[in-house]
Amino acid sequence: MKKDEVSFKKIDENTLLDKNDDGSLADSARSRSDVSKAVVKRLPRYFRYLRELLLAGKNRVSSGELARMMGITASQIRQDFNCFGGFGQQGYGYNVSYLYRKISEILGVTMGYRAVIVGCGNLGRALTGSVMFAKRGVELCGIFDVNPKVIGTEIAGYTVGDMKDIETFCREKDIDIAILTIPRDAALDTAARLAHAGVRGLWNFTNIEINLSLPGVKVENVHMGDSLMMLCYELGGEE
Amino acid sequence: MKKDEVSFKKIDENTLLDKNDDGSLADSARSRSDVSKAVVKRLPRYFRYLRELLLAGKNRVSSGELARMMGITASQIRQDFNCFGGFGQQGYGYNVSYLYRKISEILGVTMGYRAVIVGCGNLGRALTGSVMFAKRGVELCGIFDVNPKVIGTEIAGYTVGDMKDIETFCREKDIDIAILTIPRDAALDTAARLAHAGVRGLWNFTNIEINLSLPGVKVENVHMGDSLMMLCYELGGEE
DNA sequence: TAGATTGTTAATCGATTAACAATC
DNA sequence: TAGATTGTTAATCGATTAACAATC
Repeated sequence: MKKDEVSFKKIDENTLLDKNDDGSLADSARSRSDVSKAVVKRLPRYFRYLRELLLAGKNRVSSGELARMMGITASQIRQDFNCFGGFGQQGYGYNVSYLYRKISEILGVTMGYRAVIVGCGNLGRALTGSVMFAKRGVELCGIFDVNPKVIGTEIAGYTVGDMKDIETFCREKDIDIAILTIPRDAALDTAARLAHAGVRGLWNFTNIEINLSLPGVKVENVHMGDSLMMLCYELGGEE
Repeated sequence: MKKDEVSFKKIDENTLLDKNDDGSLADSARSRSDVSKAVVKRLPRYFRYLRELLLAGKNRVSSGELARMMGITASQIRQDFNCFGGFGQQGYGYNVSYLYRKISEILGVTMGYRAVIVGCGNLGRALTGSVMFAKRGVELCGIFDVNPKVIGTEIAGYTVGDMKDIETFCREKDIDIAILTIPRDAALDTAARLAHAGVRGLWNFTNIEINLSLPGVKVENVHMGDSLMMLCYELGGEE
């Protein structure tokens, strides 16, 4: 038996999770809205690195070790985790599988969110066939389009539904997230329709920024082109 | 003739561009490496909004007006533009087409960068058919794959090339950017090959982070899943 | 000229890093 | 116990905002 395994066994979750007597998280855990955007943006990256460690069979990791891997400081890692109450143990470090599970929970991987893809163009098709959703605990429940030639065809095991049925579908299936891969002209209307049908999250690939001021509806605007442009910027040296 | 048009005519570039006698930019313009990441990340967004204004036929815009549109402060806009020397005129504001052109230049849109897509899976196909490149002055020169069944087929007007020929192609066509939409296992090897073939920019869609420490090779790691996870985080309310 | 709006400096705010006491 | 490493506070750093003189 390796040393790590011993340590792994010795640590149980009640010790690791810094709970108060009433079972609530430690005082150091901030309320969700108090966690800064800068921290939230780093969480998915922690998720990815921890997943790697987990799949590599590593049981424990220290903030220093993780920091070296990720190219950030150990201080930042500890500060970040402490926004959510702290998941480590002094003198030991962090238990990888426990930490991975905690980060996953924070990111909603365990929530079983349900999604639809709206718009079956090239990007919609590409996403439909992707493992991205399964990896993150998001269930892709259906895909939709307005084009009669596309409706009824099959993509990656999904039959393309008619957009006119999307409200009913979202209500019945209790859809949380809609992924917008539609032409920009249709974006705002469609967003409003979906929000009205109970969808709480919009993952928007349209090249207009959606900013529904509907309370309770969150929008994540993706601009892949921005990332390309930043790369192009970097290519330009001093003149 | 509308007032804006008069103003537009009155402003010529030599007035607007704050040049020293020797033609170099004003002292206020920082060298490229002195511009913070935070500023660079905002540039593509300015590019998008200015493009909208331009297409809408607007001739001039003030920092206050643009700030309202974009949901940021006018101070930030002026600070950001001043990293590159300042493109406005006191009492007038900014000339939209001039500012758009300047931001475009900074972002390399006028550099005529040449790109290849490496990996013709779903995402590679989706990108091949996209107008993203043309809009940003990037020329898509070729697409490649390793799969014999895919090689030689046509996607959006491009014939899929054989990966074994990619080095030669990149050298001959003087390719600047490679877009990696390949399986993760092939990512590091392929990145090294491309860098060796003179490619200076890697737009990496692989889910491992590439961090070639080759000087002069820039990498932009795209993690679409991170954006989905941030949306999922936002969906989780207080418990 | 008077009004407007920039460019730029100074003040504030927030995020990162360093340090160390707590503790496993 | 001694060593290690966290959780957390204090110090530093950088980014954003406010303010205003410069000037078109």
